[in-house]
Amino acid sequence: MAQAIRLHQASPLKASCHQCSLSNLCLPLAVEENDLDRLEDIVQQGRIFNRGEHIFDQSTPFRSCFAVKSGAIKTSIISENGEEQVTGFFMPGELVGLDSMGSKNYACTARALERTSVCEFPIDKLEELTGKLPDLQHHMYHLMSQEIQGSHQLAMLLSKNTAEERIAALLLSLSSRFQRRRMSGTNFSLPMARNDIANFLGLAVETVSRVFTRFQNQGIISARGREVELLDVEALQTVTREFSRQNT
Amino acid sequence: MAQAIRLHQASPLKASCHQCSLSNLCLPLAVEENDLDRLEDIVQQGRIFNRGEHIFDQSTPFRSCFAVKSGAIKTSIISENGEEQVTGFFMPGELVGLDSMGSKNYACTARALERTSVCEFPIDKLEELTGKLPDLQHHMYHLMSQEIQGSHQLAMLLSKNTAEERIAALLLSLSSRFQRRRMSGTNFSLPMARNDIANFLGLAVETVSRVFTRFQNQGIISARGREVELLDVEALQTVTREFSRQNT
DNA sequence: GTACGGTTTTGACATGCATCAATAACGGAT
DNA sequence: ATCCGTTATTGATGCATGTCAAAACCGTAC
Repeated sequence: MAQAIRLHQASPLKASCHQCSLSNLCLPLAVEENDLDRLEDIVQQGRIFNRGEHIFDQSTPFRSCFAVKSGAIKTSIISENGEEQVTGFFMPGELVGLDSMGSKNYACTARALERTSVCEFPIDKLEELTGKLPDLQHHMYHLMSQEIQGSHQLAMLLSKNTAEERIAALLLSLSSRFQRRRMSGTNFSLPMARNDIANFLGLAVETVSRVFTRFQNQGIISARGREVELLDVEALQTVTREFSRQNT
Repeated sequence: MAQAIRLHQASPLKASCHQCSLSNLCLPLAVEENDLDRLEDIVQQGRIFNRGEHIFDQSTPFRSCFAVKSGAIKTSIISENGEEQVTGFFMPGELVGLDSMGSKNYACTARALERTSVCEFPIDKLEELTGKLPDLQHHMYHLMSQEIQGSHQLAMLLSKNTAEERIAALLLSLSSRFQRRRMSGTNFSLPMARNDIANFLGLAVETVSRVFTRFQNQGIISARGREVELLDVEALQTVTREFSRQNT
């Protein structure tokens, strides 16, 4: 009874996972319809962040994970000497903060790349809930392991692939992530600056720029500023595999 | 009563976490003395693997995580084109397989670098147990997030640091991991070949070799084959920070 | 002890990308 | 619309590290 009432009187601060269009990507993905209320109970409808604003900062107390609702986020770590390394880009439906799970402080800094809204999952409540919902726990393990795998793939990209291969791989990754959200996988606008791409891929900005124009001259993509169109997806896929060819 | 009996009648196949010298590094670290039996109940005393033998293979069904008891393990991923990327080295007390948690198949291949013994944690039982022991669940989150962080650090190393800096960082990492086990942090034998180091750090074998001799000529280390002595730890730490200096 | 395959070291050379420098395009504020 | 700071592009040059090649070393098996 009480639950039924709460269901219809959702406070304005409470998110409604039931109605969220991202429920098939985000945490609700792993939660039974019946248990969805329990997830809604702990989630906090987050603030809106403007471009450049910090969602959280490295070395401050770790309190919450955040799901991107709209917009985009970049995470980065700063080494002792002040060097920044972009560690990831997060799009709607993706969970930010997993690299801090089980730690006292945030392991990285998260910044909004554009106007961005998020849902907030307080970590103590989330851990408690995953202890009760085995499927949710399993999903958390899955998400975290995927982040490990992604990071390993990045390491491989950085250590073995050329500038062209790295950029082709990033474009394809973004493409498939747009597609998951039922958006065009060939025509989208990059949420991040060339600088962020360069930093993420371990390249100089100038190199990123040069590769973009080279791809454009080859008719593989068409780009003006952040607007990108993938004209020849197959060619891009070939580029990422190019590396192997030479070694055969 | 039954528990007391079981305690003293440990089957030969069952590991004794109670008596393990690594219990302050491994999973028991996060488990109350009282609950240690429950961990022992699910752990399987693993096989011994000879150098080069596979503990598990990428893309085969994910069944267990493994804790290194003695010896050392390397994990690597193979891309579609057959390129190998070493993703990590695991020493006694460390847990292998976290990057596959929540997945159907192993995300990487694990090989013994030398004669190695392991403890095996079947994943279904481990997940069940972490649902019951919040501290253990928290610790699993912690371990996985640390693996994410480590991987991000590696990415940073690969994209921003010189060959010397990468190798200095690896030597220091190994040093501190030996020290945690109460072994000498300045005098140890590398468990892996130059080739593995090169692959892990995104370098050519020849470069690794050259840096080793350069360090040796500078009196920072002394190395003959896999035997290494760190003669000037401070100098090594300076090398890893060198990068920042120039940029100031 | 010797002989073999694999690993490590050393040298000479080539190259992809960083760096430096300058210009061009963009976007927000007035 | 205009201005100014930021971001992106384009060109010229240098260097760290990869690549190729060969020698030295090592452990292992016979």
